[in-house]
Amino acid sequence: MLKTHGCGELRAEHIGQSITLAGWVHRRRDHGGLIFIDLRDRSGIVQVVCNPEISAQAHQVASKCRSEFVLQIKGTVQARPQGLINPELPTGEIEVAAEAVTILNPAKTPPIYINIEDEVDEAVRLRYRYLDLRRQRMQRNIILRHRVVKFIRDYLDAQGFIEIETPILIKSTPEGARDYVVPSRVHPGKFYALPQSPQQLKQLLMVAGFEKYFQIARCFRDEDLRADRQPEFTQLDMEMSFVDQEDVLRITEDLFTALVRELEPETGKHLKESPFPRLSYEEAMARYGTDKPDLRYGLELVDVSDLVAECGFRVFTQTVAGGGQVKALVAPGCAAYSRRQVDELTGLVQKQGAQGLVTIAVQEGQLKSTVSKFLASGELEAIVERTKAGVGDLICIVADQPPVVARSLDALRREFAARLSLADPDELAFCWVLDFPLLEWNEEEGRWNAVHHPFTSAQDEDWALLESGDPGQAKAKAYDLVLNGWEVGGGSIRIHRRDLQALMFRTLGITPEQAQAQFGHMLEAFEYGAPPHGGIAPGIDRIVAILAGEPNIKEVIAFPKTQTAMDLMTQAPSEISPQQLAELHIRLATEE
RNA sequence: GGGGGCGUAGUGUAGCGGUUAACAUGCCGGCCUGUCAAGCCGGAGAUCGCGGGUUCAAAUCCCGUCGCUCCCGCCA
Repeated sequence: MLKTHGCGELRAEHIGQSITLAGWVHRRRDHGGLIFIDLRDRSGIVQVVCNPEISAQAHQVASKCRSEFVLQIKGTVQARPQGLINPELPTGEIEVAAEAVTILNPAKTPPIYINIEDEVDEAVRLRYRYLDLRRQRMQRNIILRHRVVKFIRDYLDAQGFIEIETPILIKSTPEGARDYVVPSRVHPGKFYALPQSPQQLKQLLMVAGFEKYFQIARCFRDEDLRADRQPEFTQLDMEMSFVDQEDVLRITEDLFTALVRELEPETGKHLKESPFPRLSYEEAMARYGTDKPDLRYGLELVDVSDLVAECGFRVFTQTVAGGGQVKALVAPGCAAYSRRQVDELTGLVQKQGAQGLVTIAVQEGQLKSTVSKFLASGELEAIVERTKAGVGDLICIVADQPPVVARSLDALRREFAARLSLADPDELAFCWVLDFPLLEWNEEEGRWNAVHHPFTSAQDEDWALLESGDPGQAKAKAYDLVLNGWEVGGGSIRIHRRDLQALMFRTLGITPEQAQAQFGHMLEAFEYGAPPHGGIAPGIDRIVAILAGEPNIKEVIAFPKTQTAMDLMTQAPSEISPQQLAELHIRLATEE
C-alpha cells in the first residue's frame, strides 16, 4: 500500500507517529514560507503542513501542487499549536508535518468544484461523473447505498434466504412496460429482452424448491424517466414459498425496521412507527386521494357529499346526483389567503381536471366562502364541524367524479404540506397499502388488464367474480410498501394452481394458444408441484434516496442516465458499425 | 406525444433593445511562517447553446432548433 493511514482517521492518539498518506489535494493554502495542504481521501481530510525548516523538498514540491493533484506524503503526526485547533474538522486537533511529498499524478483544473458543496448544472455533473462522485455528498450517498445493500444481504442470509442470480437476457413478454431488447446474432430476426423484473424466474425458483430467494436485481424498463424512475434500476427481489400475505408483510416490515434502526446514526432518520400502518387501497384513496400517501402529516380528505346533497349550490347537488363526490381538505392557518393565492390553488386542481375550487375561510365569528350566497349558514357550519376546521383555517372543497376529486385533493394536500413544511424530513413513515383491485378495464383495447401482473392471485372469495360477471370487483392478494409518499415496493401472492391461472388468462382475454406461446414454460412448471408462493420487490434506489434525503434517485446511482436516457459521460447510446448490424441481421429503417 | 423551467468566462450568477457584457469564485503571476472557503497586489479568460428573423442597433424582442430539468401521458 502507498499509505499507512486514511487521512480522516488520524486523531490525537496518533501524535508522534511517522505515517504515510496518499490522496488528493482538497485545498492548498500557500503562505510563501509555509504551505498548508488539506489532503483528502475516502476517509476524510487532514491538514498537512509543509515547512521548509522541516523539509525543503516537501515545501518545494508542495508549491507546485494544485487542486486534485494526487499526492503521497510521508510525515509525522503532531498536535496543533495552542489555539489553532479546528473544531470543524474531525482531524482538527492534529496535523501532519510533511517530510517528503511525492506527486503521484498531477491534475487539470476540474470543471466542477470538488471541495465546495455547490449546485452545478446537472449536465456538467453527469459528463464528469467521476469528478462529481468525488464530492462529499456523492461519496456519502454511494457509501450509504453500499451499507443498505450489505445490511439486506446479511439480514436475509440470517433469515435463511438464498441469493440467486437470474439471467439478463430473457424472453420478451407483451405485458407491462416496454422491453429493452437485444438482437440475437445466432438466431436471425430474434431478440432477447432485458428483464423488467425477474418475476417469472423467481417464481420458477419457487417451483425449484429454494423456498426463500432474494436478489439485488437490476431491472430495465424502456419508459420515460422521472425523478424516481431510471431506465435501469435496482430491486430487492424476494420470493417465498408456503407463505401467505401476512408472512410477506411481516418479513419485509421486520427487515426495513431493522435496516432503518441500524442506519439511524448515519442517516439521522427515524421511523414514525413500526409495525407499519395498513390501509386498504379504498381507504387510502378515500382518506388521501392517492395509493401512496405521505403519512408524515395529516390533512385527511373529508367527504361532505351528504351535507350538500340538497343545498342551493347546483355544482354540488348535480355532482352528488350524478354519482360524484364533494370532498374537503383543511389547510391549517390559511384562512387569510388572498384572492391571488386561492387562484393559484384553483389552478392546481384544474390541472388535475377539477372544474374549480370552493373555499371556506374560518374566521373569528364568521365564515367567508366563495359560495356563501348559495349555502345556508347551517350548511356551512355543518361542513366546518364535519371537517373539524378551527379559526384561522381554510377549507378547500372539490366536487367531481371520485378519480378527479382524489387527484385534485391529493395535489392540494401535497402542496399545503410543502408550503406549511408539515413533513418532518427526518421522519420515515412507512405504510402498507392492501387489497388492490385485481383488474382494471382497458378502454382502448376493450379488455381487462392485470393491475399488478397476470400471476397475481385474487383474494380467495373473489375468484368467483371472474366467472360470474363482475371481475372489476375482485380484489388481489397484492400489496404496496409506501414510504413518505413514494411507492418503494410492491408484491403479491401468486397463482400456483393451473386451473386458476387458466381462468385468469381467460379473463384477461388471452387465448390458450397465446398463453401457451408466451407463458408455456410457466404453465408447464406449475403442473409439476408448484408450492403456494408470493413475494415483494422493494426499490433500492428509491429507499436509499429517501434515507439519503435526496429528491432524485440519480443522486444515489453512480452512473445514471439523463431524462432522455443518455449517458453523458460515455455518450451511450451510440451508433454501431455496419459490420455489427450485418452480423445481427439488422437493417435500419431510418426516416428521411 | 404534450406542458412548465433553465441555458451569459472553467463554475455559480447579474445584466433583459444602445454598457469596454458586470460580480463572485476558480485559473495564471507576484508578495507573504499559522492558515483552515487564508490574505493582499496584478493578469488572462465569454463568437451570451445553435440557426434564422425584427431593428439604425439584439445577450436582451420574435420564430425555430438542440441540450439539461420538473410534470402529464407512459411506468403489469
